[in-house]
Amino acid sequence: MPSHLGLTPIDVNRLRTVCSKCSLRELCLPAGLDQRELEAVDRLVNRRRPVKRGDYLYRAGSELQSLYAIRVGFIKSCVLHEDGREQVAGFHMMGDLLGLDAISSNRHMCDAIALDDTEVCEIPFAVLEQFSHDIPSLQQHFHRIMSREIVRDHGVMLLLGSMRAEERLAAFLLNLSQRFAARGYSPSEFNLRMTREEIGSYLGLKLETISRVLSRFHDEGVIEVRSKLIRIVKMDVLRGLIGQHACQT
Amino acid sequence: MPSHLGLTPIDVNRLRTVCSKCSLRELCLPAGLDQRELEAVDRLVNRRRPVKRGDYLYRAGSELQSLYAIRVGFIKSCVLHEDGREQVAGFHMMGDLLGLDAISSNRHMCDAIALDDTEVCEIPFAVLEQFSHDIPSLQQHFHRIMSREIVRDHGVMLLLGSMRAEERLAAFLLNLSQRFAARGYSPSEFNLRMTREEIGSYLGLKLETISRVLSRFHDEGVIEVRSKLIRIVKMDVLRGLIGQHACQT
DNA sequence: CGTTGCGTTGAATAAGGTCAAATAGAGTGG
DNA sequence: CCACTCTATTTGACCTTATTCAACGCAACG
Repeated sequence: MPSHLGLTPIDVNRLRTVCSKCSLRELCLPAGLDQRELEAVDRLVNRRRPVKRGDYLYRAGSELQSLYAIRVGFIKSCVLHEDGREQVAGFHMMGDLLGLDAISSNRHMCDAIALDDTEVCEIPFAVLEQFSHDIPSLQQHFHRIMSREIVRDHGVMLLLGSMRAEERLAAFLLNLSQRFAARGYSPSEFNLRMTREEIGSYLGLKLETISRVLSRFHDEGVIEVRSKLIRIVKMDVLRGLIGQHACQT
Repeated sequence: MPSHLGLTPIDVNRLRTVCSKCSLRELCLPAGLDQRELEAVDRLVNRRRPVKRGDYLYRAGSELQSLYAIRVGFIKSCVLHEDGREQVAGFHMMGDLLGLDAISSNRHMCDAIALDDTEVCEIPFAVLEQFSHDIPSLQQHFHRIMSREIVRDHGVMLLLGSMRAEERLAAFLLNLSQRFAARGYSPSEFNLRMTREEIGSYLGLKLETISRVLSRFHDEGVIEVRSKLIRIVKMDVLRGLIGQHACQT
């Protein structure tokens, strides 16, 4: 535990940075909470929990205790099939809320693994249900977040079900770009935290295909790739790629 | 408001069959509601609404007014892409709750189209949020239902992302079988309400592929197909088909 | 009794997958 | 700091699978 470094009771305050002061507030919380409600939320969110790169935040099958909001870092969630097959169901970054799939059965239905050193805020689910009862706007917000997850999943289904490899990758890069932009980072230059294999798993393609398509984009001058570093050179071309080869159903 | 009955108190009762007496109750509602709560739920669910085969229950872009529970019939939901591409995101039958994807933005994000003459119960969403505030077990139930939808979508993503055609269709048939069984129908013999093209759209395959694979299953004696009527002859073989060709990732 | 929509089947084709080999990087221990 | 290892990535050649295109059958319906 690197946080307990000796005598000085110093940075407890910094460690226990509260939601009401968090820069990600507008990603996590509804707008228009009053002082009392903000304080309630501060009490709700238990503690920060660091997750080292490669470590599990939770495993499929484990009991639902808390939902997790990502503060910094990057997490993949993987759904599992009995036969050992596994697929990346999503890549999550700061401000994203994880664990929603566990509510139905009280057990996590997928693995959540840090792709990077990560810090999450732990939100005890029972307490969240309690609080969202007392704070209507929190309840609404929570419903919206769950619904947004459903919409997101539908988007992935559309991608997996009806796009060709090139389109999938273009959509993937544009999605990352947007999400980085929404968080104040460059929309055109970012580091992939995941391997080609993980991208492939997410997009329903093999890692070789990912590599090939990235190379092709590179050759066409649409993006620059240096291993994990991606720079989108022609955003509009990338956008144009989606829907190009639409099946004329 | 059909509940405020005028002169003839005739079949209002039949029309306005209440949740508390509905045979699908355990699919829609949490267990253990007391008398008062059941009455509240009866007030919550507005009215029955018939949707003829081929008609829209709602369209993408329309404002969220209500969620819909299917009483009888069959509905497909289709997600749309700007480029006109469209994909079936799910097939829904009695007891299923529709419209969850609209909560995030207050607008429906997909089309819902009846594949069969259908009757739905309309649940005004604003009232549902109100009631679920007053009835904790209803709130929990609603959360579980949303979460279950997320889990379901993850399952479809796994299917689309990592199964071959044969496996997809086997999984599809088994899923239908299970769901019919859960509703008291035969798990081994049922009518497909959707066309081959719709199945294909849902499974990320072309209609010809669906037809071919069905024929192959038929030739192998695993199922019997007479146009839309399916009889599963060897359930275990069908189960065994899934995971057979799993990629050794 | 033709029309229309749905389903089946075959042959050719293209898109990705598989296998294999070479290379590049990151992390580790001397 | 360098050599060494291990993993990730790239690339090529070949192969499998599903798509595409096209023809035909069948049933419902006016």
